[in-house]
Amino acid sequence: MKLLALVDCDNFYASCERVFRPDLKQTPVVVLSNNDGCVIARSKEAKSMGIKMGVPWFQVKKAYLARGGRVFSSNFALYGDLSKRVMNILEGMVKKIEVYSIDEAFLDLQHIQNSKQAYEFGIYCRSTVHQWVGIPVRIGIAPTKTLTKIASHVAKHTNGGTGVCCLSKQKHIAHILKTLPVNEVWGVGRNLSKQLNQLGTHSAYDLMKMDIGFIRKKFSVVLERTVRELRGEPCIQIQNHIEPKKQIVVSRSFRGKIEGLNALKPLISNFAVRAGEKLRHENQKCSQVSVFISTSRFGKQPQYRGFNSFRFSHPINDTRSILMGANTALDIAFQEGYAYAKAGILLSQFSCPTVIQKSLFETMNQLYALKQDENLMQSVDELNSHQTQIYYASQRPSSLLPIQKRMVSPRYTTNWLELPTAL
DNA sequence: TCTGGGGTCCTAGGACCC
DNA sequence: TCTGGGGTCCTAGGACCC
Repeated sequence: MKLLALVDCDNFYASCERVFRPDLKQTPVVVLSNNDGCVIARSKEAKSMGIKMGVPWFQVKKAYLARGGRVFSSNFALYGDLSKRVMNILEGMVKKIEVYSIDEAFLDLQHIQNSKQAYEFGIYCRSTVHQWVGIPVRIGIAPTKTLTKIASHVAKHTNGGTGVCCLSKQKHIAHILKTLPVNEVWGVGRNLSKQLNQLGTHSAYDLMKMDIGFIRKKFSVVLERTVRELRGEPCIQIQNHIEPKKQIVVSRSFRGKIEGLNALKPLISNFAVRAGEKLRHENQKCSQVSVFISTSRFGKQPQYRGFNSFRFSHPINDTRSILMGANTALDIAFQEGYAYAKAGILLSQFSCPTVIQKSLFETMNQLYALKQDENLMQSVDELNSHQTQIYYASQRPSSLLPIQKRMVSPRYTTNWLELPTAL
C-alpha cells in the first residue's frame, strides 16, 4: 500500500519561542498577531489554561499573566528561518515532499514497504528534527492526505504517545472516524458541517458512508474528493514543485481608527510598495491592482466595506504604476464619514514577465503602463534589502504608524546583532 | 482603548459567440 | 402574435486552509 506522511510542528510559533529559551519549557507561552491584537499560537500549557485560538489579547491578558503565562509579539523572521531548517531536514529524507505551510509538510513514503516500517520512519524523523532544530513535531501516516490529517490529530491527542500515528488498516480507520466529529475533517469547515449536521451526518464515519453521487450533486466535487479520501482513495496528490502565486495581498489592521482620504492614502501607498516588492520577488507581473478598505467588524459604529480594482492595459511590475493604480482605485472605493480599521492591496491577473501581451488600446492608459523601468526597480529593491530605505513620495514615511510589537523576541538566527549569547 | 494576515479552489451566472 | 440552443470565457463571491 502506498503511504503518505504529514509532518506537523506542535504549536509552531510557541515552540519557536522556546528553542532559545529552554527556561520556558514548562511555562505557558502565547504568541500574538500584529499590533499585539489576537492570540495566534499557544503552547500546550496555555491551551489547558483555556486560552482560545484567535481570542483578543486584551480580554485574557490580565488573568493569563497573573497565572504566570508568558507572551511574545510575533517574530516572523525567526519562525520563517526555523521552518526552513525543519523543511530542509525533511527534504533530505524523502524524494517527494510538499511544503504545505510554514509548519506542515506532506511526504511521499514511496520507499517504504509496510506500515511497520512507516511507523519506524516516523519515529526517526521526529527525533531527528527535534535533535537538529529543537522543534517538536508529530507525524500522521496514512494512504491519503485527508487521512494523514486525521492520523496527526490522533497523534496529538494521545497522551503519553510517541507523536507518531499510522492509520492503514480499514478497521482501525473506521474506528477512529466514528469518534471524530465531522467538522474536524480537513476540508469541512463551519458552513459545510452545519449543512451536514442537518442531514444527520455528525461523525467523519457518517460522512465517509454517504452516497458519492448525492454529495456531488448536493455539494461539490471538493467534498466528493474528501469522502473518497476518507475511504482511502487518493484524490489530492502531493505537489512536488512550487506553483507560482496567483495573487499577492498586503493588508493590515490599524492600531487606531483612520478617517479621511488623506490619512488613508499614505497607508495604502505603503501597502502598494510592499506588494510591488513581493511581486518582483516572485518574478511576476500583474494586470490588476485592487484596494479594499473596511470599518471594524466589532462595535456599533456605521459599517462600510469598499473595494475597487484598476485594470492595466498590459502587465506591469513597476511600483510607480502600482501606486497610481492603487490611488485611482482608492479614490473610488473611499466613502467619507467612516472610521476605517483595516485596509489592503491585492495584486492579481498575473503573467510571466518574459511574455509580453501588447494591448490593442495602448494609448488608453499608457500613463500607468508604459513607464516600466526594470533597472530602477532592481536598484531600489537592492538598496531596500539592506540598511538604506528608499521611499516613494506618496508613502509619507513620517505619517506611518509603526506596527506595535512590544514583546518581540530577538531574531536569534537571522540578525548578527541579535545572536544568542552563551554564558 | 485594544479583535490577524495571506492564500487556494470551485461554482454560478453574465457576456458573448454562432 | 410568436423570440432557440449550445457553447466558451471571465469574474465575483463563497468556501476552505494555515
